[in-house]
Amino acid sequence: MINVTLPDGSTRQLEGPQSGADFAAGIAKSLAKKALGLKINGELKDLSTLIESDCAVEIITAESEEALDLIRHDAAHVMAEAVQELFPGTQVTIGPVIENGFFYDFARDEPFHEADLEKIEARMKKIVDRNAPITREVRDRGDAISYFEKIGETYKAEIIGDLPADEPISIYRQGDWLDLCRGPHLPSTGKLGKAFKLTKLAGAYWRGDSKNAMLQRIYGTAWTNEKDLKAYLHMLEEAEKRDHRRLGREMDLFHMQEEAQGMVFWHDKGWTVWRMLEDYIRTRIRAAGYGEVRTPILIDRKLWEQSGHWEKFREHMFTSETEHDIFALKPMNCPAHVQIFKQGIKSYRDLPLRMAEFGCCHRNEPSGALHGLMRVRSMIQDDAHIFCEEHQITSETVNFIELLQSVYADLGFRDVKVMFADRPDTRAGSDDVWDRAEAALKTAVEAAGLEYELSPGEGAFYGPKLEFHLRDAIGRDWQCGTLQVDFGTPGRLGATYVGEDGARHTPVMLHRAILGSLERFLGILIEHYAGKFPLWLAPVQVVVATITSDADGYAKKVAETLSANGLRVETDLRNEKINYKIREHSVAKVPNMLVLGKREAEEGAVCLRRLGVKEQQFLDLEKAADLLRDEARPPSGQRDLRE
RNA sequence: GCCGGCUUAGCUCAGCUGGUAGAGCACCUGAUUUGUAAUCAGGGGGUCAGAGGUUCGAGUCCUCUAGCCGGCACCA
Repeated sequence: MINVTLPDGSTRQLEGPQSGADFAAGIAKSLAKKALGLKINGELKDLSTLIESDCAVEIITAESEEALDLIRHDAAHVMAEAVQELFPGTQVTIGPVIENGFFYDFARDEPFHEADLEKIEARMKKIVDRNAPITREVRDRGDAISYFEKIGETYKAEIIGDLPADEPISIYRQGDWLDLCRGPHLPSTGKLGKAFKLTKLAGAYWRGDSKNAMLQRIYGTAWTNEKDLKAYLHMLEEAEKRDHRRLGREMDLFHMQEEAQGMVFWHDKGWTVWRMLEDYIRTRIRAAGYGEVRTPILIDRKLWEQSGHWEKFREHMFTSETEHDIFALKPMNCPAHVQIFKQGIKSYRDLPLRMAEFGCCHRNEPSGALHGLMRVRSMIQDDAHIFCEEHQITSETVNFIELLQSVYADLGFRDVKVMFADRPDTRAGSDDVWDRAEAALKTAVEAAGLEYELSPGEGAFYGPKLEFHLRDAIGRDWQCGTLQVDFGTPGRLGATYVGEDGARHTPVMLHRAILGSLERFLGILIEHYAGKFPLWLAPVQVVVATITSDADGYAKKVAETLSANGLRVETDLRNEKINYKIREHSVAKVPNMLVLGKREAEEGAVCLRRLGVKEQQFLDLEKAADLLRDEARPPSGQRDLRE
């Protein structure tokens, strides 16, 4: 007797071992039809898997969350089969499920073209129609390797060779086609359905290593039904409309051009947003006990040799020279901050010493990495370095995380991904120091009650780091905030302080930024708000628009009053219909419009129209000025995090 | 940097298989004085990314270069 527990808590008894498919049929015929896979004790399995002993079983159908994984995994396989049917000689490599879809990497001498995607898609639909059963076989490792080598699938053979010795070599067969795969899979190709679409072509290095051959990757998306697919594609279209590169042009915020690749020409409107943001951060960090400094942009290479940057990042530094020496544009501010720290004698009483700078840094990023405001070659960070004693790391980190979360909340970000990046392969400092740095950072993160993901080997060369990631409109994650523990740089640059014991000690240095690159953060912010900035950041806060030229004089007076209240105002006195003006300023995403006609002029009032709201408020001019002035105050960090 | 694609007016895009460049919006001018998301009419605007080649003839075909876009690699 085998006792099986179902998700609703009920149990069923089986006479003997039974496949998942038979088990589903035993419950209901309709369920057997809908079944795509099953979960045994929480583990996703093929529907054909035998239930052999007491366990908890859940039948997976299109309604289950896990169905998408199965479907996407099969979509990758069906795509690979289609590709090999259409393009004989193409080798398959790997084809995993990713967020919203899947990809498969192929090795083929000829490139695929955009037009091939349609053909592949059509062939995939044929394969679905064939509805071939998908079956699993376990092979002997040696046999599998020689088999794949014989049919010319050298990449597959290499993958098998590298699998752990105890890993069973499972092969999935669908019709005449088979692939090495861990599974699980759908019971047949027909169950995949047709709610999929191939989305893009890309190059990708074999095993993610730029020293290896470049493969051709085809990306696709797959869903359980047509409606979800359409919704997803529609979401992508909508996201494209809030792309910061597009809004930057449409809203006259900034532009970039060939002659200054990877650098930004900020226009008046964009720079206004920048200044507001920078001033806001300045206010917040001053309140958090930071001082602000300003250091040179061009510094002798000798300093970079001392700091270790010259050796490690020479290729990515812009250089210049005088008649004697080579200089480099600073890629970061920290060595310069250590120079300030070193002026005079510091005591343990001076620590923690928090030094901030909105310093302009240059990094010669590879051309292929450049991406609008998100990845630039010239950038300004809300950078700061905290010099402290080792025992202060925890409290300083906790305070920083608190400040960061409060700032993100003020700016409207709730979903922040936190990564803990530990020691990389090439690093400075002994393992003992790394042990201490990682332990200290970990203690601090846990003290702050932060949930994080581990990012192994991704730390900075001088220390472990926390990364705070925000997501752009198209779903890409970008690192914005960061905190890095550095036991090495201060010592390398000769920074010391006098401790309580009267002896000289080397301080620990915390590198930290909340917004990170302001360029990148503004890019994220533009997309986050789809250009509709909160009032305090909006480049133009109010447009005063007249209905007829009779109100022109009054409109000027209204604009002056608002300006005197610190608001950013424009007037629109053009000889145009009010509908035209409203449309134009709405498209420009101006948050407030004051519409003035005869009535307003006679009564000393204004008609306030909010962006996107049809209803208007009729107010006294003074009242409107007070109201808008109050609304336009920057946030103060007092906002409730639960909002 | 690597793979693929793209580059036509300020913007969005047409322009078949090579025969001398077009629309909408924007801009300018004129008329219109208008009450909450596009008033009407007229006008100007292009070395078709750049360089070279094939051809009687190239926006269209070929080569190279640059930038951009999508990935990959990189990201102190």
